[in-house]
Amino acid sequence: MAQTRVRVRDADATKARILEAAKEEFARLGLGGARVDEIAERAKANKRMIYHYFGSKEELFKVVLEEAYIDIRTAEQSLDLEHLPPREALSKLVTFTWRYYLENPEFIRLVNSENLHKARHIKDSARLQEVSRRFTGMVNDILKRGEDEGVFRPGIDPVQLNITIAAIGYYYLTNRFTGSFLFEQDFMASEALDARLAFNLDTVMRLVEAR
Amino acid sequence: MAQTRVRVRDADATKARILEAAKEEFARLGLGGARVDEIAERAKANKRMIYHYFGSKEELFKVVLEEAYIDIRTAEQSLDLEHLPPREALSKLVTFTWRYYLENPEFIRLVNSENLHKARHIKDSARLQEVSRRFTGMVNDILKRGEDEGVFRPGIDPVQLNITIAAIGYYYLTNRFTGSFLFEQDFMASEALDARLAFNLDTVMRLVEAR
DNA sequence: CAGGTAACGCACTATTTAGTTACTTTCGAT
DNA sequence: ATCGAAAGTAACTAAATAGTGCGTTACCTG
Repeated sequence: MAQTRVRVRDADATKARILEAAKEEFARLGLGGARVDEIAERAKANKRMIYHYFGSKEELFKVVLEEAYIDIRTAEQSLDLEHLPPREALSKLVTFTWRYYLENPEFIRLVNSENLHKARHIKDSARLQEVSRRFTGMVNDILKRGEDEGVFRPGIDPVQLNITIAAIGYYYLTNRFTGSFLFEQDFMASEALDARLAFNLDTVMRLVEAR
Repeated sequence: MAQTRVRVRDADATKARILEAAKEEFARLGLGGARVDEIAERAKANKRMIYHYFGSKEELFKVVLEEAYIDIRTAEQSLDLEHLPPREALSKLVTFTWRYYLENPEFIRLVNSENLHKARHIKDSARLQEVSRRFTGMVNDILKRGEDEGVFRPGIDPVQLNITIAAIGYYYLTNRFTGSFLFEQDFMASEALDARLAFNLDTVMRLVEAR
């Protein structure tokens, strides 16, 4: 029976449960709407532990946000786009971005919440700035290769392109509730999702391709 | 002196002040973060009046939101796009949308807040559905005219196009705080704003034009 | 000009919420 | 085995906060 014994006290596990619960709660209700008591309950941890490990609600939010950004940028890096032909690399990036937003809906909501608060929680994270720089560099690389091969037109700003790739997926998903109602169609129906991805791929390709 | 007399009691004026203050407060902090006491104070009205005229915080939010949607759709209608050549009509719409978001930042924030709450406050507004339908029809009309004239390619979905036009402006502005920090440039600098509009016009035109 | 009604204000309540105080229990290094 | 530090708990506080009960005041109508 000794081997089935479960660790009763485990700081790392508790921290991880708190972070996971906090991510859900912050994503669901925003920083202002989230309740610390609720996070503690969902994490099956005592509220005191949240203050013990993270100091305050805002500090907890900071850690959740930073983790969320690191996660997406890490996933992007592992796409290995440098080793694909430019057109394929770009369409893979568009598809990845769309799928990531779709499969990790809390990411979008956390970013929205952070922007409602004017980005004050990430303002001192050099780490996030660093991973963003790498990301822009990657897109710039794809563009340059495409230009050299004559498949992309020259002079495309990688930051503008990044923003657009994110925008056309992000906006559709974050505003799907008002969108579904106002445009009288289910934005989350699987055909609708497929159609949106196809439209977005088309948009980006037409934007970059040399005529 | 009789003519300088100011109305001390004026239901309409008080209602209007409450709505204006509520719009600001809801936009600034979201539905959850907004404080009824603060709205009352900014409106120079007694909190009791908010409950007298609007019933509850959520009902007040509903009215604010509906007004905001009506405002943008009304402004769009007055662009008179039906009487412009297709290409001009479309680029005027892209430019208008961008400028409207820029000049009425509360609109974006209200829509974000409503989507955080899964659009439950507009769910029964047939009026909003009606104005949205008219809007889609207008875009569809432009596309059809362009197709007939041979300047636009056929088969473009007007709803997808609408979403994209909104997305590429909306995302840039709503996420300008995290964006400015992560990409290390001031998203609100006037050259940056001009560059974004130019990029967006380019994106939309390449998307619709026949080759 | 009387008096009813709508506009307005004050002060209160019941509840919720972030954060804390003071304690007990577990665990691993010696 | 034991003991000190880290992990964990329960019950509290002080401040906010949405919403109200009830009384007062201005304005319009007849």
